[in-house]
Amino acid sequence: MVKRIISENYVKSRIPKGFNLEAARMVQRRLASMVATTPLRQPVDLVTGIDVAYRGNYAYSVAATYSMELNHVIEYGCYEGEVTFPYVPTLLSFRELSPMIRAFMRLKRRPQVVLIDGHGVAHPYRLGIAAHFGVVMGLPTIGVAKSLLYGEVKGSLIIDPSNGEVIGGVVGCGRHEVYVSVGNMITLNDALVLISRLCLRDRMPEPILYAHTMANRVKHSGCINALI
DNA sequence: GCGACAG
DNA sequence: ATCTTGTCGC
Repeated sequence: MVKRIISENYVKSRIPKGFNLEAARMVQRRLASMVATTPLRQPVDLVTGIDVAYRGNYAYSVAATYSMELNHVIEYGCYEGEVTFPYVPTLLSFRELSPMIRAFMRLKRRPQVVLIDGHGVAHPYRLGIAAHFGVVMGLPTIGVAKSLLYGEVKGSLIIDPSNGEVIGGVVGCGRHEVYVSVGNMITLNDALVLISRLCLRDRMPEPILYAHTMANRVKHSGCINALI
């Protein structure tokens, strides 16, 4: 239904002076080749959602670990710091990956799956931030986005217009819909089922919803005050 | 030819 | 994403 092709000229006009876009694309292609679409190898209880909020040149990221058995968050991880790269479509991970990893690393417990606010392989170079995070951390990840960046929606699937491959799916989340794609170490079907189960409220699955709320709280009160 | 474009 | 008042609804 929707078809999109990213303009590389637009990307070039937005990247910082001196940034080697060709090298970045090579890195994305290489990491994309390391994405695994293998089934999960353990039952899922702990699911961490990560989101980032901004104010000026500062980023506030939160990792919220949700227990599917207990139906609530068991732990938060937080990070706040200056951002070093602008928002450029297709290069989101160069801006948000570091803040996300720093918040995630503050968690004491390790989840079975990580949910990222953004796309997984539904990306022109097959390396959206969820896939980037998954490959770098060596963990199962799923990309959950509120709008489409790349691909063509046919029914409830997202198709790569360049080769016809299935790169993601659409899941109803309350009144809205979210675009789901594999990040790493999970199958698309498992990803779609899991996200559906976690869409208890509107807009986003629970773990990301909590991360989003807390990221905004951190933006106003700081890491220490917000998480106590 | 211009514009599209995750957060 | 963020900048922002009032306003609608539970």
